[in-house]
Amino acid sequence: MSEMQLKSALDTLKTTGVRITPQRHAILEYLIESMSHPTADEIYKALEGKFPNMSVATVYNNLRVFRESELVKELTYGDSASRFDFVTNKHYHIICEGCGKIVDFHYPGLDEVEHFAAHVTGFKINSHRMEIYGTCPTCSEQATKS
Amino acid sequence: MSEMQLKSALDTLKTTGVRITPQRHAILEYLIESMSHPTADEIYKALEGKFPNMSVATVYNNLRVFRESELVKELTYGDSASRFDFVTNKHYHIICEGCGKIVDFHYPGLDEVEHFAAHVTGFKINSHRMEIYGTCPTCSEQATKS
DNA sequence: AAACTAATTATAACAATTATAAACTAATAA
DNA sequence: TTATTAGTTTATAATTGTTATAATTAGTTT
Repeated sequence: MSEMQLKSALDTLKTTGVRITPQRHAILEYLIESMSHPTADEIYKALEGKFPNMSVATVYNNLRVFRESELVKELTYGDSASRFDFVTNKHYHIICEGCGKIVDFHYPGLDEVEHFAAHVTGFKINSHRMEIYGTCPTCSEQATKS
Repeated sequence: MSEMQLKSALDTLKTTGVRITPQRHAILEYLIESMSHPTADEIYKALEGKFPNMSVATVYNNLRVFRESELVKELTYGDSASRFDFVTNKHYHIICEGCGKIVDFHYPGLDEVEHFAAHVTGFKINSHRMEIYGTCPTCSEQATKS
């Protein structure tokens, strides 16, 4: 099924006239198959076996391309590096403050909050962002041990 | 009333054994009275009249101190600089993608989302963050004109 | 193949933030 | 009072994530 996701992502690129290079293919593949929310640097390191002289700029460039094609979302998490999330279906993130792990969870969109905000502020709404912070089971356990 | 906020903030610092320096006083005062969500640099520039040789590091240091005392919240907004929000009562932010303006709006806390997330992920919840992105009335107007 | 466009690379630049070390301040103790 | 100590500020250097630039390479179109 992840192959389907990759295929459909490549289709999206093709139809919008974006050239599919080996690097782009590999970055997309990694984003989908790793099932994680890697930073640009993690992607770079993960692929340096396959592409020994790929530049970091290539990773950043292509993540921007993917973001503009709405294939990935950029998550700015605190003061550290951005993380990139392959867009599948709508979901939110819960982030462990102990180890930084990000876990997806599904929840019906917060449309009523958007409407409320539009009403009281007069803004035209584009999107929203919501994240929950806490401690994952593993880190909770370690805390009780010590 | 903003004086009360300042007084209570200074009390919080005093009771936790944090020394109240003129710089800290001024930064807090600015955060409260400006009613905005300034970046570290904006604070720095706003106070360079009063403290001609204050260092940027001082601003950052003290914002960290305040954050650790839970007097301010750090808002990481996209790829640009962090903004700092004096914590009063619970509110959310709506951010204009045109001009970067941040407007507060009040909405009952999203407790049910937190509970749901805790249930499906097994995390212990600490907090959440929610922001809405859109276009403010001023920027909307300009867009229709052009 | 020639010409053109897009992508990659290597590297430099940049901006936000943090770390370091020296100088200074303020509170407390002798 | 002076000495001591810990905390703070300053100035500056270093770091980190990211973007810009220019040259090279690859791919596409005619």
